[in-house]
Amino acid sequence: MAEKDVQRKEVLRKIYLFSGLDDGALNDLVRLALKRSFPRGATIFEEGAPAQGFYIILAGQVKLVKSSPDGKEFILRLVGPGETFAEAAVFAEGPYPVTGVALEDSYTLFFPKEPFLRLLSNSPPLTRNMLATLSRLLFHLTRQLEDLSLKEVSARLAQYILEQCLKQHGRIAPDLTFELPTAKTQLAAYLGTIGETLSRTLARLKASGVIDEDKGRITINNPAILENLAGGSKYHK
Amino acid sequence: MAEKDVQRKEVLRKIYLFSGLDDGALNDLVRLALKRSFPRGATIFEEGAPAQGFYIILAGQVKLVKSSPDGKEFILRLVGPGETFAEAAVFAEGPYPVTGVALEDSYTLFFPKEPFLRLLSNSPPLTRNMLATLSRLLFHLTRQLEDLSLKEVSARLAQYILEQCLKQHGRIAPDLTFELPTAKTQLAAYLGTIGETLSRTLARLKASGVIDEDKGRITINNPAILENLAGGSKYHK
DNA sequence: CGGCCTGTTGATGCGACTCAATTCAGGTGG
DNA sequence: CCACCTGAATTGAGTCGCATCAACAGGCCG
Repeated sequence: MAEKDVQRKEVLRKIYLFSGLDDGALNDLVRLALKRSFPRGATIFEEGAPAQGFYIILAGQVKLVKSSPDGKEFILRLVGPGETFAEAAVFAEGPYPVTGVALEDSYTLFFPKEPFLRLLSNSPPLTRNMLATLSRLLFHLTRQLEDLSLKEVSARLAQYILEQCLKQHGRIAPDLTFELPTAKTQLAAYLGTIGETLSRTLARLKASGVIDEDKGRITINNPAILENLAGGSKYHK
Repeated sequence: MAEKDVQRKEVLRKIYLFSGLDDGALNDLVRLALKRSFPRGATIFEEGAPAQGFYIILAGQVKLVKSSPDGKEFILRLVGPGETFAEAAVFAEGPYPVTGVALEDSYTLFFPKEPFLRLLSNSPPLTRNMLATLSRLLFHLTRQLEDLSLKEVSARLAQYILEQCLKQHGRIAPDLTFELPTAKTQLAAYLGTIGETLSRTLARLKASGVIDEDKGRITINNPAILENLAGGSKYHK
């Protein structure tokens, strides 16, 4: 086996979808994977195009978006290194339901649909992982729906800040600081709003002293108030 | 095998999740299933409670809701006879992410988690069906997210009307008529709005002559305009 | 240096929620 | 059989959140 394939196998081993797989299965996966690279701004697949497989991000960042006729867009997921996307497209016949766009120069592995399905039918552990992955996605979308319909922008932003802090530091505490993983306009689309509103909402959080922010670097001053805000409901009483 | 079980097997055979299964697998499923009935208004499971299994509706109607602290609620799915719900709860560890409430007196079959998982690992066809079911759910939630973030209430309502017409008549054409499957307040929560707004929006559709409506019975007069409306985007240019 | 993209800030308008009053249907009890 | 109650649906007036439009500042690159 080529040196490169051995490396690639180690990469796959760390990915949730492939965790706990034996060497044989990983080798099969490595043989299946096609390397695909995309420059910043490139469209990886278009909503409505026939679904041919799914991807793993090795490096870079990808957004999955729905866009409306008048140019507004909503970001369903922001996907980073080690994460998979378009998994569900493998099982539902029909086209991709969203568009995938590289936000940075991105390097991915692509798994074509049919061979992957064959592999899946021979690997119960991989199947279990896939079921768990889809369930997590459902959970995530459920949360987004809840937030979008029941919470206002400030609550969604507060929640996002807490989530990012947790993701990057493993905990939430005063004076922790982190970088926003994406441009503010993209973040706005992810939160279901637009740049101007995000800017204002962020400014209000800063003015109230709950957080500090400078060029995309956030510092949490008062986690308690943030958590209170995040739970807050729309059109409060 | 008891007469009742034979009947129940025939019921299961018609359900998407169990389609294409052989007799043995269906027998196993029948042995697993527990009959559970709920009066109108009863809570079937609560968000946050440990997930113990999933359900099939034999008769009645169930809503899956997220509710906010101040009492507003958002309906993620309205589930009717022959449909399954809480499937994903079987794979993601952790509690139910939503609350299930019977909107009418409802009769269900309940499949407990662990035994079903064992059965699943011995039935590749059932596994494939489950993957497809979860993918469809993902697709559905994706659509809801898109609508909620990019479309206004009138567009969501127009789309819902077209969907219901298609579901009940198999086609969309002028002068087709159908019953709303649920009370208007519930429909409003499903569309991500409230009763008053739904009432007004419906009134405007009636006034413009696109549809007629009387006590929950809808008549479509002009499908073309409805479809145009349904595609329309929020805050139109 | 001049364009371009991203982000910020202000003024304005529209959609949708809130609150409140009214009507109507269905179910209950005297 | 009718008075009563409760919950659902409708309608009006008022407010609020957020999108739109527009102007402008800063950073990056050709």
